[in-house]
Amino acid sequence: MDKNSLRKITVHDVAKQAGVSTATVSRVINGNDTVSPELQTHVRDAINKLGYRPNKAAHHLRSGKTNRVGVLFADIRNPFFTSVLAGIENYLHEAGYALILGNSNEDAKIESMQLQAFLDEGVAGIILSSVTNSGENYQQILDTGIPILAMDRIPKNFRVDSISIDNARAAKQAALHLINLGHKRVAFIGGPEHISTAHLRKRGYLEALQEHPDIKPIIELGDFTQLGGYEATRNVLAIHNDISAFLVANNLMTLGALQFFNESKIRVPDEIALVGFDDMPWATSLQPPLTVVAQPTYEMGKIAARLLLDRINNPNSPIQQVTLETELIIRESCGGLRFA
Amino acid sequence: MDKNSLRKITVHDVAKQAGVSTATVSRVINGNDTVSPELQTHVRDAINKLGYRPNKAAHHLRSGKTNRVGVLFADIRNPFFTSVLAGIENYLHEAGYALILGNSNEDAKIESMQLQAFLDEGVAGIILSSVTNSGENYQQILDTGIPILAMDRIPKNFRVDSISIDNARAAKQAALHLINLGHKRVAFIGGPEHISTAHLRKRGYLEALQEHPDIKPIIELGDFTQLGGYEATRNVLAIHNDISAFLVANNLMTLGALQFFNESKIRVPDEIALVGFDDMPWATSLQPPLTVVAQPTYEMGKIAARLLLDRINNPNSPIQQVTLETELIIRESCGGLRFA
DNA sequence: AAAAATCGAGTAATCGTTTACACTGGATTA
DNA sequence: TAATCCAGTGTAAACGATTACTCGATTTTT
Repeated sequence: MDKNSLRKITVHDVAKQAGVSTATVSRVINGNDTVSPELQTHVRDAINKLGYRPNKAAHHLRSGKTNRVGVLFADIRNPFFTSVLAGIENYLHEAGYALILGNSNEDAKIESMQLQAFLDEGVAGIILSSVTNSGENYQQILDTGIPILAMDRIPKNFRVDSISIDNARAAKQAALHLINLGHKRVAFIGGPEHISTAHLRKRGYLEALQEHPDIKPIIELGDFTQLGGYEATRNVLAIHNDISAFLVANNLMTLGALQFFNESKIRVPDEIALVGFDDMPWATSLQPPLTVVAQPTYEMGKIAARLLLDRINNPNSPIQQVTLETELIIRESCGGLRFA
Repeated sequence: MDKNSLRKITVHDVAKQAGVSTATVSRVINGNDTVSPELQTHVRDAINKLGYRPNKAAHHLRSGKTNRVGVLFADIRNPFFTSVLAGIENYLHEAGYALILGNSNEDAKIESMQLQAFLDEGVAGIILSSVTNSGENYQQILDTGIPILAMDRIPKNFRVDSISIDNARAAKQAALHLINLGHKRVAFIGGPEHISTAHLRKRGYLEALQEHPDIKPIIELGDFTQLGGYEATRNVLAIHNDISAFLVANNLMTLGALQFFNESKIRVPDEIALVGFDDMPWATSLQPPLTVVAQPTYEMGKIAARLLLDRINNPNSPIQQVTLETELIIRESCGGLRFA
């Protein structure tokens, strides 16, 4: 627009244009100091006229503050995380924050490298779906003063803000649903014990069985992947050929179980009833439509971002641990009442 | 480790420790100048001993360079993009780059705000799955000297590096598959015309029909969402009750079509044959397993990142437009040969 | 053997902000 | 009324790196 629009416009150009000092310009931009209303207008006019955009690197260097948040997932390919990520992205973007994404790929070593990279980038906070189950592993980060929000998977001894679902209750509810339909042989396909969600879902399953002492637990642990679910299902059925219902503790393993049923010509729900975790897009497209424990994934992402930003803006407020309720969506993969 | 590990360690501390000037330290770190081998060792020892980590903000401010890449998708919730994203993340992380993620949500206004935000963050390059179909919209960014890589969706008149699949050929191949099985009434569920992939897939469908003049095109356009696929399928069948095969141009719409078939008790493949796009995790878990046009999504992400980094490191090399082949994976959703 | 080029390293300016400190003049207080 | 305070603004010193420039010591060229 101007003749010298080639050179980057700086705070000095704005100051000259508005007839004030750079200090005043800075104060107007950051809005934290007292500048007379008329000068404010002058400065803002100058900013608009010149199309000035503050240099973030300089701002960061001098003030030590950024509008960047690091988000580290254990497996970004899992559609569950994707939906959460969308919620996070939406909230952060609207709040004017940039999202730096990392994927630890279920690997503790990569996780710690990624966290270090976040520090190098100068993030103002971190949203973490952690690989390990011990809060001690993250103490070093917290000591730098950068807040962490634990999401979905909550390590032990980790005194930070967190957002998760009530995993034990969700699994218990699903197991009871199967039991109440008359199933006596209900198998549970779980996940790795070091993942808190997997651990709690197994506990929920066991709690349900405690209320029904005639039903014995049958547990097989997979690795939360589709193939893992396939193999775990196969293993269970190889040993126990009288199973009539499966509760599968995550979305991809549920797909694996279904794949095994299809390949083995086992009909759902006639021969086997099935409850999965997560209400994914494909749940209603399956035949039969899948009964699932639905997690509010998008909401979870939004709340995660909100909690972290609250913490950033208010470092000394009390810690918040938010637990969201799940919903058991009953479709057709469990069929109707069974009679022994 | 040291007693004064409280204060941030800077290049000055390293210089003092190694008995050299800050200039020398900088040269060693950036490896672009000649420093004698012995001094290099001294400096590196000092860096390790002090646990020095360069301040990226200062580096950025002074040198104007960063190791950040912006990735802007039109819909991060689509599992297709998720898989691509995983490939990008993997490559970037290994190359020492940070990934800034944005989601334009199919909205041109948000897209341009996100691009501006990327510029503010000082990204070294941008990977873009664009919302609009005109390269002119992005000229302003290119003029700043920051390279863009066009991914999946390639706008017209956009002379930049790009990575995509051969959409027309893929759709043609899928349509011919159905025709060769004996189908005479093959409907196409397409996507919004302004999206290049949607446009090209429709073209491929039409090309296939040109080779078979007895088969008339039946086209309905959805919006690339699950609901859109559901409605488009319903609309087609409401008008043409003699359709025997569907080719659906993206993954979520395929789920929508399946949902409609299930609800309407239309059996696949007995009554309707179906080919979808993208080999998603659920494809093998459906009953029947889905015949699909498989795109190498993860690879696509890796190549996207590689091309962009190549461009960043070599701004004047010739433009590369990479096209990947797809694979038609034949499962059971098309059944066998039909007889008229 | 003198002049020129090269090499390795240091000094200090610089990137574009924020902010500690200083200053001015009017309002408040004693 | 003199002393004090305060609101509003400016001056200039940071923040922590990179790099243009400089300079002596070698090496190469003529």
